[in-house]
Amino acid sequence: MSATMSTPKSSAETRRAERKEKRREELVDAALRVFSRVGFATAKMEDVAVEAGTSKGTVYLYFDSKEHLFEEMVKAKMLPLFVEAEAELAVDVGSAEERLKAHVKFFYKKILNSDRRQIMRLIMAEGPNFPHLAEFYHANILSRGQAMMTAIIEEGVEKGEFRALSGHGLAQNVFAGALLAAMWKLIFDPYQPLDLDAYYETHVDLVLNGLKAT
Amino acid sequence: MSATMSTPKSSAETRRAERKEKRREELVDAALRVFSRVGFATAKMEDVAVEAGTSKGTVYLYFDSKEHLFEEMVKAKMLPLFVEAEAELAVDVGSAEERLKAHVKFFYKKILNSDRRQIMRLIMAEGPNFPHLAEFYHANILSRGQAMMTAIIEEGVEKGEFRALSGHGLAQNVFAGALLAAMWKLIFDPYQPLDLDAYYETHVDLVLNGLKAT
Amino acid sequence: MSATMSTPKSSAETRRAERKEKRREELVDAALRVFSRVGFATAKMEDVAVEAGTSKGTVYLYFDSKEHLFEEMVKAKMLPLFVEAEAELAVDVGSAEERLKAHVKFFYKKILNSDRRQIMRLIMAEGPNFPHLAEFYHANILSRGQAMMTAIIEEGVEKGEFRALSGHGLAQNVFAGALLAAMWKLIFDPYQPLDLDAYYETHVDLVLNGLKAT
Amino acid sequence: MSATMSTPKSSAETRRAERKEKRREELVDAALRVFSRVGFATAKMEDVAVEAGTSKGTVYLYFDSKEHLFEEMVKAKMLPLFVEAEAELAVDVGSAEERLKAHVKFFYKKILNSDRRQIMRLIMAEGPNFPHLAEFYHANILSRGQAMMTAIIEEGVEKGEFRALSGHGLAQNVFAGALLAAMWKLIFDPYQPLDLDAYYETHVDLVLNGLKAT
DNA sequence: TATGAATGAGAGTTCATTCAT
DNA sequence: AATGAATGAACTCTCATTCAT
Repeated sequence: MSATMSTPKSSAETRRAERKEKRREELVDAALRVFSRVGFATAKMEDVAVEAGTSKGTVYLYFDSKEHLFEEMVKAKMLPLFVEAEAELAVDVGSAEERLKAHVKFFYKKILNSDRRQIMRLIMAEGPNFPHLAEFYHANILSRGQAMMTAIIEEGVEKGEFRALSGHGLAQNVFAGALLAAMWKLIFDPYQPLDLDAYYETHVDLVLNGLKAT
Repeated sequence: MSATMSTPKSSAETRRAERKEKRREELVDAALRVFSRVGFATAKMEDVAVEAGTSKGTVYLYFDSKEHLFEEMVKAKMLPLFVEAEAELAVDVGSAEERLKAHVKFFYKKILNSDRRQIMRLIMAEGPNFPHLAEFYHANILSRGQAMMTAIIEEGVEKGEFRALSGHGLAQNVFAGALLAAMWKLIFDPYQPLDLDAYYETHVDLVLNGLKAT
Repeated sequence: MSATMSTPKSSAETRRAERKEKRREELVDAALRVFSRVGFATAKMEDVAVEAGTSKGTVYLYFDSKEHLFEEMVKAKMLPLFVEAEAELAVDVGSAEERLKAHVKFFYKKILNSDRRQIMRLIMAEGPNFPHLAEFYHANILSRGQAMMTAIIEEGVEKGEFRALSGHGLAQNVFAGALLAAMWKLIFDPYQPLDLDAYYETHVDLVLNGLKAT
Repeated sequence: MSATMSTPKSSAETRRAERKEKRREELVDAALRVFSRVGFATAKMEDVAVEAGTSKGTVYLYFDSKEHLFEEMVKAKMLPLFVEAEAELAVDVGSAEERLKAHVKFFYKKILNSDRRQIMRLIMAEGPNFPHLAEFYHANILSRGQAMMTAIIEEGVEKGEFRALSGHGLAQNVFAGALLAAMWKLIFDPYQPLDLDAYYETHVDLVLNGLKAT
């Protein structure tokens, strides 16, 4: 901030750094599109480059290898979700039922209805070849989502809204319908279209009834 | 070709045909193992050959291409399921609840606890690259399973055991927990093990309670 | 040798094995030519293939990598030399002077006047990048050559033909003129041609005089 | 441009020119180190830049291409040698034997015991790919060294110190031991260390005895 | 029928060189 | 003068597929 010299220099540096960050994002977006289209192994680095409007060599200025690009893309696309989720959902008001609905709806809106459902599929597809990524995904996405859902269910049980079920895999079962919907939309929709809104109603209806104290 | 000659000849022919059928099965088994391990794109035809105890060239005597091998493998592994399923489950006795449980249990036993869960994953992974196969899978596996489950639910509703829920995606939601379990075992088990038996109890408990008339 | 079955089979196998060995030799020869022309780093595997009359992929059926090809080529070209050398030179007759001359002449004839002088240059050029190969070359070529020369000199000293010089590097110094000649022929000959025969005379004259007892 | 202005301006110009010359030297030094380490083809321009403490682009402000950098480096490192050599050795005193010893010793001291032995190796390695450089090296280094040595030998013959040998390649043979030592130190020293001082004694002893009149 | 040597298109990656800042 | 982001030609290595034996 010493007025004379640093401002112009750092403004030029800043511009360059911003441009670089923007490029990285463009590449990540392009990578998601290309990997979604054809899967990891079949995707060509050149396709990613073209999709991002650059050249092959440029991709390697930002990512060491195809593997790295894939992992970084998953991270870049999924991590911001929890900032949003925690902002939108952390409010501790309403019944457990309302909070559970809000969580599931958030999931449908932010993942099932967006590019991100492709990431779920890619994790299913490539997980075994990317143990490192599977571990990351479990640690940063799945267990956090699971923890949020588990907290809501326990709260519901305490408040007397929900029955006390045997716990193993309960949170997963609550979300399971959404995983199926994601896969169905991506793979079988042409043969038997799935109406996400109607499906959502069924999903929530079934699960809430299943949880409720009689 | 005259009648008198046909007996010995056809016995030789039979033996040859049997040998051929056996080879085909060995190749299909090998293909499942190899594709499961590394996915379609990464799998090498030579690996399949070695896994089956033959040589590269031989695989091409039985399957035109890698794509064909993959599709044939999925078909060969999944179709027999419905012969079994229809034999074991078609009996029209017991409550809808009992029949639903039997169906879900069959799914856990025959798919989740076997190599076949890998096929489910492969369909998720490769579906978009194999529309033909996705269509086949939907027509022959998914809609048939769906139909069986839908019939049971409708029966339960008629008998007054189950509530009448909004139908869109109901059968899928009933199975969804099983899809999630399959994927979890294959990908995240090392990081958070899933006990299939306990998970099954949760799954069925949640779903049946969700379905039941209050 | 059980007459009926094995002969035709093993003859087919033999033919195939022979063809394979021949291919390998063709590739080694081609590799020597190509590496000699442009050096290791600049050489293209495809050039080697074309030079050998095959295709790129074939080279990799015989050698794992460019590095392996290079190392195997050096070994294949240099090792047979010592079979020859030991056959031709091991005879324990004549004066030390005669034996020394025979050794040096063998070196000129078999290395300096053949493709093999290129290998010497390649070792100089690539040695630091191929420590494994440098070690091999030292162990199998240099120290064996050195040992033969040292034995002759010691014999000469015992017989009173030669003086007793300080030993460090003596064998190397006796050969050094030949190394220089090899390099010169390969690099500076266009600018100042070197007549190998005349050079040989000077080399031997200087060295023998240097060794002789006064 | 008027006389009055020129002093301050030319001092600024001078400083700039000096700075430029210094940069060039730093780049040449860096180039020698990098090329020595990995050879011409494997060396990266960026490595040279980093080694010199600048950036990739800067190298191109001083040298048109990698080839030019290499050639200029060889010239810059070898040419000054003859200024020194002529200063140190031109003195026409002493016996031919003493002068020959001085020359060989100079070679050991200034080349074998310094970075320059790497240049010798690089010329062996890359000569065929750089005919222009090989020619330069021959014209400016080799023939000048050869001329000096030849003069000494002829002087020794005239004085009756040395025999009259057949001349072809005599000067080269006198130096050859040093070439071998340079290569050995660079390549085989780890496997069989070479003591340069002891080797030098052997070299000179052998050669002088070889030359001496009996 | 079975084999495995041969092919060559194709993909990941590198790096000399350029050029806008 | 100096920088370093961008480019794209070029190269190594892989593997589905073919075919002579």
